[in-house]
Amino acid sequence: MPRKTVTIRDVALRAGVSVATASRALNGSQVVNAETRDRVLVISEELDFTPSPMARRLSLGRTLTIGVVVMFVTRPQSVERLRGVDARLTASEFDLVIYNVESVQQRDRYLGDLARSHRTDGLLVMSLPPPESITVSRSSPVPIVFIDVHSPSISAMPRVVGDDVSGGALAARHLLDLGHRELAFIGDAVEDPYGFTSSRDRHAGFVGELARSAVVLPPGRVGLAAHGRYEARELARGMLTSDDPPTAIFAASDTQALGVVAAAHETGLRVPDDLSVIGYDDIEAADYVGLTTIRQHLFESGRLGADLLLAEIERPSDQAPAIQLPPELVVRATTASVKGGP
Amino acid sequence: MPRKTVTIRDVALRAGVSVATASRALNGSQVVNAETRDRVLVISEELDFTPSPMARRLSLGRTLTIGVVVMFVTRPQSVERLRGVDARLTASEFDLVIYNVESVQQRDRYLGDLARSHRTDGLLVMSLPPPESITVSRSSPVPIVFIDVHSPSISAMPRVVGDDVSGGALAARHLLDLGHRELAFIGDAVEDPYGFTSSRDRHAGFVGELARSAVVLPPGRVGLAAHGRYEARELARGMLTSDDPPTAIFAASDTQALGVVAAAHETGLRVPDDLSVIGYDDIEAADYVGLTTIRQHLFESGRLGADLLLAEIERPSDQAPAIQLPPELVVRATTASVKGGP
DNA sequence: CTGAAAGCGCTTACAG
DNA sequence: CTGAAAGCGCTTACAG
Repeated sequence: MPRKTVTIRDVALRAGVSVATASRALNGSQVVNAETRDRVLVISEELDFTPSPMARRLSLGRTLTIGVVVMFVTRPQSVERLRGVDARLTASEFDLVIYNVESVQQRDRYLGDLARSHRTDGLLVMSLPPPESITVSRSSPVPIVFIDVHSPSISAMPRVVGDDVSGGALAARHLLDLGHRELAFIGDAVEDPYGFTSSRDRHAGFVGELARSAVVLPPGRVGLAAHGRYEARELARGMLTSDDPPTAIFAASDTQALGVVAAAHETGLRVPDDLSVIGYDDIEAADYVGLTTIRQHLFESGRLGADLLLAEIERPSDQAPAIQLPPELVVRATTASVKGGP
Repeated sequence: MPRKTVTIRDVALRAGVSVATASRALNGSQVVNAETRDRVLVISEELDFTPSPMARRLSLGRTLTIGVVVMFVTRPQSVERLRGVDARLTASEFDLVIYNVESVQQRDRYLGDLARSHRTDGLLVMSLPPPESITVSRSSPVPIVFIDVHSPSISAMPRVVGDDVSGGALAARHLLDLGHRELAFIGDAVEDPYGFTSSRDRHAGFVGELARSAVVLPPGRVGLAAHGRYEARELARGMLTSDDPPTAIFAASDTQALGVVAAAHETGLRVPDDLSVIGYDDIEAADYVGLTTIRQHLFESGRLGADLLLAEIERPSDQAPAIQLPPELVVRATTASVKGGP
């Protein structure tokens, strides 16, 4: 039977002090007499007192809660980012509440409502660019920090982002260094409901770096489709069975790269002997499969995002800080020197 | 500039009613006059009023919060379970707060503290058996529902579990049907810090079903090590290069099965032609790689767990409900008939 | 160093 | 159907 829950009143009564003093003792206020403090602490322990968070929060005028708007399903890396957020929050007095987005409508509702309902002291938005219909600004009642969002509409907001353009360039550099000249890119269809930009930027960085070596990507070597392994496989199959197949393919994500590898196997090509494949993200499966890829600092991005948000809650900064995390080449077993070279 | 936040008082004032009436109107109380209600609602809209959750919660004596104690990292399926929980909660008025466990100490602390601090109205514990030092009971101040926990210490608690024994039997049946008689099992070392039971139970189901067909698993065909792909790979390599290699291997998890597949490749064996491999869990990578496996109903387990918990919060049941979700064989590309058979 | 009191923003018996 | 009042369990200026 749940005994009547014990409140600070009970502690105060038993310790023979006022509720005010009990509160001070419990919160480690400097001003309270050491003996009284100890007495209160002992009693509190004895009664197994746990302060009501809701009362405390109402009184303090703070929710002591951070909300994370995130999409578990489409982007598996979110979990690693979440772990980073959690790592930072676990030492703080903030709770982490999840707003999982499973549709565009839900994203819009969360982004719109949460920013003004005082349900949280701050919001972390992961990989979800706000729609045009919603204006986010620093004067929103609750601070917002974006992680992995590149939309220009948030250029005035605090954020931590990767650098997809540089990452694309890294992939190009790697393949060029291996002697490849017949290259291809497989990425997301330009129009997606959420407005993700990563594929586009990775592509831009890729062709940019190629251009520096006077290598061009003909239209037939750029395949775009809805994000997914099967779609990527279809695209790759088309390229690999054409008259003029590439010797290396850069996929905008590991998921897509795995589709490319599957297509190679189907077509009877060996990876990396006949075809080099490089992905992006470094998801767990990449390690399983030995996929060469571009790694993002996922955990770190979460930790830093939480850091930023806590700082903003404490004291809003004049200038929105923007942290950029450099991508990193991870060479595994799906890329090799082009046949006959270099 | 964050304008002074608008409270129910402001709404009441402007609508020319008492705070009590405003509250009733806002909460859809039947008792309030339709006209007054509409007036209040309009004003509320005009003022962009959002009620303070903390005040509401304190007043109601409910936190309107569900806590999920979960380990993101070691068991990737947790995310799918979480999605199920979220799906159920999203329609409710409960927030979902995450208590991510990254160490045994943290698990113990969470399990011990959360059950008596009134930080949540209920707790969902995922895949984490409570340590002996902590007694969980139905009389704990906040209801607890376990998902995927099989420890006898919680046999009196509401829970939703898979059936690892049946799953193991399913795997055996499948391999036997394909004509395999030279079998092996690779699973977790008996002692792990968290006390997981899945590997042990899957093993038990496996050998049980084999026994029905008078097939035995000699000691050399049971490999146990710390849970991981690399460890499993080592174990499999040992078996495959022995004098008497198996024709099929059942791994206690997909992660381990992927290690087995890697070992086969290293050893020059083709899968499934020379070696059949079956895993357990059906994680995302299983689909990528075409791994035959035993699927658990992860999403469903989360949804049902949340369901149970909400019901317990509403009205504790006399008898702790226990829901069992049957595992399911998913045949993909890593299992085939034994050479020359059946 | 300590206490009485007001206040945080809601909800809901209790009267009317 | 509506309002005045008490209460949820804390914190913290304000006096002393």
